[in-house]
Amino acid sequence: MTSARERPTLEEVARRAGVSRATVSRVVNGSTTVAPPIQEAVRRAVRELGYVPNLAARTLVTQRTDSIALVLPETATRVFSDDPLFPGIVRGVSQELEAADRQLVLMMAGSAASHDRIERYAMGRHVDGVMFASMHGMDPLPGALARIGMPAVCSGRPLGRPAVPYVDIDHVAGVASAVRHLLDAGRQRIATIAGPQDMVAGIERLAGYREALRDSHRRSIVAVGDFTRESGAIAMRHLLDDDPKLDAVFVASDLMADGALRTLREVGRRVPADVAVIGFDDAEFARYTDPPLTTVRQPIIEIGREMVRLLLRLAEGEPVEEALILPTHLVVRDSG
Amino acid sequence: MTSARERPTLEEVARRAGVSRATVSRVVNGSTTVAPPIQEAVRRAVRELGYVPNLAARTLVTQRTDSIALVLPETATRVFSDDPLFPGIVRGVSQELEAADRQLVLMMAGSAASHDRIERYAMGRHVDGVMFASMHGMDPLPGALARIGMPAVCSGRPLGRPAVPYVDIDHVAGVASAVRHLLDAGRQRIATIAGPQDMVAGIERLAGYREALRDSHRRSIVAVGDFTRESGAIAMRHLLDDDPKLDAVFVASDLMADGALRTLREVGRRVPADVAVIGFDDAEFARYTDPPLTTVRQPIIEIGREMVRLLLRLAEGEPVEEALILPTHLVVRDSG
DNA sequence: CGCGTTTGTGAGAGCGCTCCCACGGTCGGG
DNA sequence: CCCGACCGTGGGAGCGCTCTCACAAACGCG
Repeated sequence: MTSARERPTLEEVARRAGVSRATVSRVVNGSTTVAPPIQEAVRRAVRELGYVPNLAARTLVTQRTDSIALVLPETATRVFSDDPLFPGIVRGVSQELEAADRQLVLMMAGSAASHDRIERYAMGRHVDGVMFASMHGMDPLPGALARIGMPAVCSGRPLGRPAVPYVDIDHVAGVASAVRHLLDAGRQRIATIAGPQDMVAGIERLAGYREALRDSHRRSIVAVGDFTRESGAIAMRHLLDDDPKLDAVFVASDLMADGALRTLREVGRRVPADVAVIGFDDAEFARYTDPPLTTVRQPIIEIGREMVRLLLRLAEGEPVEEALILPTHLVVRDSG
Repeated sequence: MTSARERPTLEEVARRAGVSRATVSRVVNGSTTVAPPIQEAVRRAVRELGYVPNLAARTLVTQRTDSIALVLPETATRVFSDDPLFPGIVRGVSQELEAADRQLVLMMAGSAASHDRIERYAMGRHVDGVMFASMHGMDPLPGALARIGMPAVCSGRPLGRPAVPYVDIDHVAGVASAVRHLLDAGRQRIATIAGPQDMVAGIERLAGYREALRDSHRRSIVAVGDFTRESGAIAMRHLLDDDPKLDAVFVASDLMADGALRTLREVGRRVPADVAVIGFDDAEFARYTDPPLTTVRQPIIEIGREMVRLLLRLAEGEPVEEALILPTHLVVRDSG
């Protein structure tokens, strides 16, 4: 309520409450070793003065910043600018961080320059920890940070032997449920549109498809996209060229599935009558495609939240599991 | 390259370079009053030690944090979880902030509690400025911050008399271009699906529609949605009930336009043969609807960038214009 | 009733940085 | 050739906080 230009300091609160700076600090930081009447007096002074702690000063001595960085590859928002994963992760992360009273510093990793910038920033200990979302390939940054003692976690298992803890979903089981659903519906020729093979999600979902098909002694029919709608549309054409008789396709992302749907419409195949389509992600728009898309839902918000929990525990020095694998489940709509 | 647990301080760099702390500070901060050979020596010491300035210490004395908050209403990512605006704004903001070597602190404004939290955070001067994106109604926060001297800007003209500078697009002109296009194509009965009337974008686009129609002496046919796909689908039904003969509809957002397209398909109207549809935003997915959506493009990335520029100038104490209105343009595809 | 122990509070140092001011050296003008 | 102006550098204070340590007061025990 005070409109004083100058912010009050601990000193002033102390003077007003008639105690020492140390005591005010104790009250502000929730120490219980302060006598109740004094606590009350301090709290009143804080309220009256509109005191807000100076985080910079606190950070200087505690060496903690109470803020956490979330690093996103710029492609996550450029190429996939309507990718549902990005907002979902951010929301989950925000929620959990808010609960823990930490700040979120968002960093886009586009160029090599920004890569460097992030490294310097983290190395400079300007944050207490770093989260990486859906990085491509085997980025050395998470490992490098972990090595210098900066807490780091990833969403999506890092390629290579994981240098940092991560949270991911059970891609293989998710795909298996989709393929099983197709099989149960009596589909004979089940193709797949896979994601990029330099991303774990792309690799694992393809592996899951292969595995599931092998169990049913069927031939695999594969085309590879890059998780964009456009690539899904193109891949669908290739698939149709390869096997005009295919009657189902598991697509590794909803965005690509939407593209596939478009191609199918264009070439006059009915969905699901002629070809069943199942996507992956359960993006918001999946309920609104034509026909509404059957898809494997991944708990994207939860992934964000778990990343934060993992990171916070890591930062506390607690022991953490190396990986946290979240379940998926099939959302059956009309496309397959 | 050093893997020393302890980060080097200015002091150590100074010792290594054989100069004083003050001189190192000057070099690090780019002061030109240091003799070239000394500059070089300092820079070498910085490099060898892997020195990174401690931002907290710097902030403590300079009172600048070099970071900027971006506040997003949680609805922007919940209800509109595939709203193209959110990632777009974030990208634009990130790009510009990176260029200015500032950090982005992202804050979701969901509950009243978080509202309070944001206020305290900003009031505590933990950031140098605050940007608000697509806030609902007449949020008092921007004005409150401005009043206590915290630089603040909005995207989208705030309702009421604007308390802070803002960047927005020319909604009316954008809508006018859409309606004119419809008129030029010979459409007779042009309806609209408006956005929520507690958001400027909703209000202005409806006003633009009314204005454009009035000029052509046509009757307006209005239904109101809330910018979601679902509401667009429902609104389209209402419109069809109100005037079964309508042959065009201007929809205030692409998401709602997508919903409208679905309804039209369901009731058997062909687009654009029977009914032309024009959206607003030019979301990524607009190119992939069936048929591809004609829409009014708004430069969303640019809006983010301009917000940052405006805010930075405000923070420098430079005079800034009260509003920055960016142009839109019609992207003609197949739907209208 | 005096002792040690516990409990609550205050004094003071110091986190790493910037910036003001003082100081020594170099230069130009009278 | 001496003195004032000027430029580059170092010394030192202090930003607002936490935390260790010392200390005073209150307690329980023999």
